[in-house]
Amino acid sequence: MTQEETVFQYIKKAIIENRLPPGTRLRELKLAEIFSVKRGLIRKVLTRLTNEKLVDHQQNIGAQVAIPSLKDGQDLFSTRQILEQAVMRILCQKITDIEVRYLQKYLQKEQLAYQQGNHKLSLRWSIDFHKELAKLTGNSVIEEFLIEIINRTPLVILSQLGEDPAHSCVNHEHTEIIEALSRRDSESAVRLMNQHLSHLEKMFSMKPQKATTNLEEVFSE
Amino acid sequence: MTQEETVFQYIKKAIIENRLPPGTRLRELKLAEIFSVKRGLIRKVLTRLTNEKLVDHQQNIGAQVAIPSLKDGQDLFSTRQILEQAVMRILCQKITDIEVRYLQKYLQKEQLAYQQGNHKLSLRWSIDFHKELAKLTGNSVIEEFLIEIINRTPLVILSQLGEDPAHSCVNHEHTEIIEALSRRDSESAVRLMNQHLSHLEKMFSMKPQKATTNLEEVFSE
DNA sequence: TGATGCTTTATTGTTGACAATATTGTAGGC
DNA sequence: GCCTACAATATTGTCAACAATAAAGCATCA
Repeated sequence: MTQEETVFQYIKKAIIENRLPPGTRLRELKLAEIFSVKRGLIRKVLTRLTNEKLVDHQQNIGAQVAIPSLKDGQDLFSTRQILEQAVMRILCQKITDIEVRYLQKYLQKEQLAYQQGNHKLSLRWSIDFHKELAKLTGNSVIEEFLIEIINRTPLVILSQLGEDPAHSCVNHEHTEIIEALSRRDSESAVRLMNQHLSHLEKMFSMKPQKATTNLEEVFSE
Repeated sequence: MTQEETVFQYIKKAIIENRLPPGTRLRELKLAEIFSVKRGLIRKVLTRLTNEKLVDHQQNIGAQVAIPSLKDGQDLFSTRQILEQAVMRILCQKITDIEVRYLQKYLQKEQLAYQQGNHKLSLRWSIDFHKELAKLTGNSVIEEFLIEIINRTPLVILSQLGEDPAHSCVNHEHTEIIEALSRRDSESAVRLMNQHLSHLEKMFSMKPQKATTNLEEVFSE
């Protein structure tokens, strides 16, 4: 992997896993020192992260971890629902038994981590589960867009709730989804996925508004 | 608009309108001369176009207009269908009469251009029609992704058919779609959009394989 | 002729120095 | 104290020179 790719993945992961909360200033020189790379490389990485809407960049001012608005979050969730529904339908058509077992392995890792109290790790597996579903469709465009959406989800949640709510997919819902997939029961799979995402969305929209308030939103009228 | 944005839009438009056919080499210095800008700016623009998959960039070799494969095209079309179906459902819920009339204006421009024999212009309005539908949903994420998909469509078609087929949406189908929308008839709107996209996809997959053949695809086994 | 290795040219990639801009700090007047 | 203006600092943006790489041209030999 190239140096640029390495740094890119590092920062991206840190944002997705909420170690860099929304609004964090990302200074080029500082990052360059931390990763022992030139500033130019950091610049390229920040541009890429900006394209994926994980970072917000303002001319002559700099970059910070993005703070998606409430509406951004709502739009993201409805689009995610549309695409993950479609994923369910596609998978019920074409998934193989081997792939079902492959998915179950993800589930086990997620469960194990949860039982061991490692919620961060559990969350990571849980996110990967959704990404794997997208990949198994075999449709590169769905994969591309859905993975981007999934990556934005933690930021969207954290920008509304102040603290990290250890947001996590409910594991037994993942289990039920896999069961529906293994029966190739398209209707159930879609229904279960919808329920599942509604739960996630509900957590996100119940807002004990965050401590560091989004000033733009407050004074938007 | 910034210089960078201007150049970006210029090149992007040229690709979408098939004035820069798939495979065209895009040399940094040459582009810099053409637009009277520094090479650095061209570099940034090419990076952005690469992110949108309109340009393909290879390390140390350079950039060329992307040549999407047959599978890329198929994946693009099925994803486009998923999203435009969803757009129809959303619009039937929330579109206003004013917005319906706004859409009709696009249609008229498209028709006028067609009758005047200006097929290029007609195609442009036709593409914009689909983009407007996406925008009217009010969902920024759908808009973002669907516009990107729509922009990739001409390349995908041209990469399969050798020559520019003056591919164009069938105008009366657009008319029917608007009529269904104005009746808020969700089922019809979805059905009509599906038919409409099938026609487009059919044209794309009937391949009198192009003259400059895609070598990778030929020898892919 | 055609294959091989070397040289030259064309093109992309990187970097450090500088310019432009924004932010912070300070002093003076009221 | 607090506002303003100005100076100092920090940060981002740009560029021209150079390095690295790939492509093209050319000569040599079988």
